Amino acid sequence: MERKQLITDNFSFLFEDSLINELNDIGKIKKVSQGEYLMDIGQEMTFMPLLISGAIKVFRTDEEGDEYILYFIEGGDTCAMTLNCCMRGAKSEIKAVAEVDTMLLLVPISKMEDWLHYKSWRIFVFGSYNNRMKEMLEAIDSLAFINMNERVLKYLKDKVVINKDEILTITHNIISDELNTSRVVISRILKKLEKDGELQLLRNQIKILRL
Amino acid sequence: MERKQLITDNFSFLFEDSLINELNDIGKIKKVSQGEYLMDIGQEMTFMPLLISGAIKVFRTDEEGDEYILYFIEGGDTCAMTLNCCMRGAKSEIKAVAEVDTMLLLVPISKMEDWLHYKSWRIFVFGSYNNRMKEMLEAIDSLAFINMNERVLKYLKDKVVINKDEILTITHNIISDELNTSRVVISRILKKLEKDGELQLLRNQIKILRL
DNA sequence: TTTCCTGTGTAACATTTGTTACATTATTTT
DNA sequence: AAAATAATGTAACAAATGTTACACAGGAAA
Repeated sequence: MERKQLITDNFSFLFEDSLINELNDIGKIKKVSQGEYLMDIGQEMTFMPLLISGAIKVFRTDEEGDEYILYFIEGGDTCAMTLNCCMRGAKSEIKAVAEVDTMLLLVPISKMEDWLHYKSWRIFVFGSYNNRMKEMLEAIDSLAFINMNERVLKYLKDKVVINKDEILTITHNIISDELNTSRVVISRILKKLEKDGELQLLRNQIKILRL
Repeated sequence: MERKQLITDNFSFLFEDSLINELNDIGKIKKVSQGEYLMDIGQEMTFMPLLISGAIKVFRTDEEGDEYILYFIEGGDTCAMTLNCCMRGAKSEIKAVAEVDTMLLLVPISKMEDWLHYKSWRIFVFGSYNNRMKEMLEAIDSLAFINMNERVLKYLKDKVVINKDEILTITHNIISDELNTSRVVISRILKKLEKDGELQLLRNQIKILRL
């Protein structure tokens, strides 16, 4: 059973056998291609996605279509829970997009509470919440305490880790969208970072030289 | 029993009787005066504070002493859990200060997990997490999407709600610290907001005219 | 009263970030 | 190949935010 094997391989170090079995019985596997939305904006969450492979990027968006990247959910993190709250507010929403081709295990929201009698599940759920918190605080650090230069560099370095490749295939335009600024600003900063020897610019690609 | 009464009055609409009794047996009441630190920076959290009365403001701080206000924990919210994570990171920390005279019920961290068999506790814990998330997202909105003018105004209006008084006793200097900018910038913006009829400036005080 | 300290107002200037406009180059489409 | 499109480079300027410097007013302390 390839499916059971996948679940076992990815979650056995986190969950006890009986919970793995429940995951196998109940969870649905979903594949999301790079760039695809994990969920539509404003949509009520009826499932929790556990990450099997790949990576998800999570944005904050406002009603005017502006967006700002919050964090990545990655394989190293192994798996995580998206916020099933927060999408109520009138003005802003959350957007989750596959950064690379990604495989998820979808579990109905109700199970989150049902499974709290498993110790490993409690650890997982609270650990996930805490990780999300930590990453949101990092996003706030970036915005409140550091300038654009450093912000761009941090963003690129994070991407390198997620993509496991020091050559990023990305355009200046995408960067400016994800950091909620303008393309010209990004081009200017990238040029400066190139002069400083931090990276090398190519068409559609950026090679990070220092990590 | 004044103590039991306090706990009952403030938490009976949240928790079942048996849990109220446990809170009464185990929790410790702590009073914090305005301006006092709820916890020292870098200190490991060994307790969860549940808010009985008053309000707490929570800051993100960096290693250079810069700070940025994240949110208030208030009475309307009734009570809440501080993040028992996040204070590990090398660079930034969390700071919690009493905005007004405040009374808390302190509960050992271990109880958070022990009490998950109470449905009302599960609702409370996850509700608190979700509220914290929502407020962090609002902080991110402020930083990523809106300008200083609006940020200052939002900050002041939030304070009015927390202090239940449209006259704020506060200096320009404190505002600039809490928003991580400079006093001159704040004075300039406040003057403009006064011209726009949003508020009235007095020495050590600001009267908010529109809510 | 005089002195000192704190809070506020404001000008002048610096820096950072954002905008507009346009040129150039690589890639894709026709 | 020619034309259209997408990505990048760059100058010139605009707006927002930050900094320095200093004046002045109100209240506290001497």
